[in-house]
Amino acid sequence: MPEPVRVQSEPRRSQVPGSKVPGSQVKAKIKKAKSAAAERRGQQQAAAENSVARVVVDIPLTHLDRTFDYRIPENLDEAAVVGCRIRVRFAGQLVDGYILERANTTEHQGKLAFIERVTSSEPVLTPALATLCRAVADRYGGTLVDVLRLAIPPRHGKAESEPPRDVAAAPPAPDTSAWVRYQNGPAFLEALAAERPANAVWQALPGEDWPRRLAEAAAAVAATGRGAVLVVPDHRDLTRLHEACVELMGAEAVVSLIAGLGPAERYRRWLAVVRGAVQVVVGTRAAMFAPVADPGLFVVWDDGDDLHLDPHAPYPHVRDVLMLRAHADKGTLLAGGFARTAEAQLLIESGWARPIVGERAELRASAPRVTPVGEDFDVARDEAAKAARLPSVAFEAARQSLANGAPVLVQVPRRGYVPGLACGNCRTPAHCRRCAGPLALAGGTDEGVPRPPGCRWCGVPDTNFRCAACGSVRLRAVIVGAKRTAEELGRAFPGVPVRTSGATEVLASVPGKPALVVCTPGAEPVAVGGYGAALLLDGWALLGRQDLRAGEETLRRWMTAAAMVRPAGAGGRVIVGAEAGLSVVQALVRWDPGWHAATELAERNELGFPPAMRMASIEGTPEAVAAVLNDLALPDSGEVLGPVQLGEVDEDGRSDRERALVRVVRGEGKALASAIHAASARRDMRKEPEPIRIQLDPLDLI
DNA sequence: ATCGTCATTTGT
DNA sequence: CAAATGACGATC
Repeated sequence: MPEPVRVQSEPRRSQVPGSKVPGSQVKAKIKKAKSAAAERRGQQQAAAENSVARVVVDIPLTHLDRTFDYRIPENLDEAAVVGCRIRVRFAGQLVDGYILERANTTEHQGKLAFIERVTSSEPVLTPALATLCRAVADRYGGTLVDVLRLAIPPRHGKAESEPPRDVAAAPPAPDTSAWVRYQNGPAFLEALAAERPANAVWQALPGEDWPRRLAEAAAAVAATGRGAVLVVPDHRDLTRLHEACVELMGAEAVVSLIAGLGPAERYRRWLAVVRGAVQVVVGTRAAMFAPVADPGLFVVWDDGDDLHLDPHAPYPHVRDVLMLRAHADKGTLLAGGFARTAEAQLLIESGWARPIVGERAELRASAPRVTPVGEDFDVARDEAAKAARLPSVAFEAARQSLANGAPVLVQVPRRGYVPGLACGNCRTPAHCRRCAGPLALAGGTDEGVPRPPGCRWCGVPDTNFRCAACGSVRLRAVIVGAKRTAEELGRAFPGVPVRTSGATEVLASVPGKPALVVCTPGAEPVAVGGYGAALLLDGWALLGRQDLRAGEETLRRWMTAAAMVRPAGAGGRVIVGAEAGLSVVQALVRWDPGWHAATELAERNELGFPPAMRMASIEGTPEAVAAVLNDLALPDSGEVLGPVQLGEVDEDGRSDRERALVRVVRGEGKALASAIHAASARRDMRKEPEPIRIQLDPLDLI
């Protein structure tokens, strides 16, 4: 509906006639055209009813993080529905926006501008989604439009005009009897079926078909007519979960949302959800916002996986967003996994969630036998095994598994983890002169001087290394990755096929035949019939990381791998390369992630670390960080740690990036979030050019 | 980006 | 002293 452009004679305000300056004539012309456009708008008629639109404008400035009222013209009355995408003139420029609500009155003192056009009448920002996104923004001290960008995929016109997909009928109630293996399991399923909130933290038993269990929970909710949102860390997990859900509920009832679908398909599936055509959404991270109608269940699987933290501002975490949703929609949160995070432990200890753990007898029947191997192990006598530095118990366990016709899982740390050292000349691995342990870079500095390499076993630093083989004094870093381990193991088990699964190529599954499956943590393929043994090598590389979560993360990776091994009764064995005295190792041996999480949480309480306290990191140039810290109105318990230098430090001891941490007691988390919002608003208003990154509840702390 | 507001500079 | 210019802040 293009309006005819009428250029009329218009009342001119004091325009000096016959100005001699050449430029002013051009200026006058522009002014004339602009005001003609303004007049055209001025002639528009407002819609008869609810002509005021509360609009979210898509401008990422914190001090503009509120709605602005616009007038809906008569000709857009029908198109301008609540939740639709629009274009408005905001401070002179055309910007995208959403209609949050329509009303008859406005608080705004001045004149309201008209909405320029309706991009599409599809109501994508439903009231429930708007409330959720506002709550997420508030929780993280971020802006609504930042969260909307994560929650609503880009529009694709063609997908919108396609005929809507059929609404699937509610599936029948599933058989949930497999949940009797768990304490609180049947009660949890009953609560779902009765539409009672029953937040829970679930520790899956080893070997558990967890996609099937989650599908059962979703189906139990779907049978009541309510919806479910299930979020897993990665693509492989999603494939398994989607299959299980389709099997139980049919393909029409389930939609899988995943990054990397392409804009059309992504928007098509998301539209099916917002239009209420599907009850169950499975997906990765971004699916945490899926606007399912009347949701009754929110699931996060393996909440310790760092993929659950969105890397875009305001950096929301799947577990926390789903907690907000469960609370707002009177639904249930289920946080499941083989291990347990300190955050999940806090949910239990605070009474917010109940634990669902395996019955003792079930655990005994399903867990593999776990054997720790410390550093003073017996190297296998076999010559090839000796070359691979394989402990004799590990060699034995692997041999037995292969003899039973089952594959062996070998977990090795990812490339780029703690590097070992080798001779810079002949590449012979560098060993400690005292105990022959591996030398490694210690990391960090002592009063500005980088620490010398040290022994990973006895800790003695080696300031003047000399290669035992060639006499060179040069050192180089090496990483014994999956590939090298695979080669060495292949020689130790001649004739056995070796498969690798890691960064470059991740296998989804391997057949239940003798094979060595070498993989990095998180890339373990599912084995048909389970693995006969798992060798968790180089535990020190996982445990030795400078990270608050190193222990928790190590246990999570070990348990996820060990859960794929056959029960001890069927000969399943796990050999873990770490000292038996470590609490992480104890937790694996006893298969007690709850105990470890409780220990971990108690320790963090003592040290004042998350989740006992809430923290925020502020990262940027030293000046910018100092300015924010100075401006930040911290609550009473507020405390600043640092700032510390990041990246390269020059010879004057300066770095161009710094990071400070602030922490408050949990109860003042809201105050911290609003202080961050206020400080960001002042920064944006001042148009500070230096970029800064403020993150609430960051994962990496040390 | 662009508008209004306010203070400062410029032109009689 | 009024008009012109510039800096600034809000932005419906």
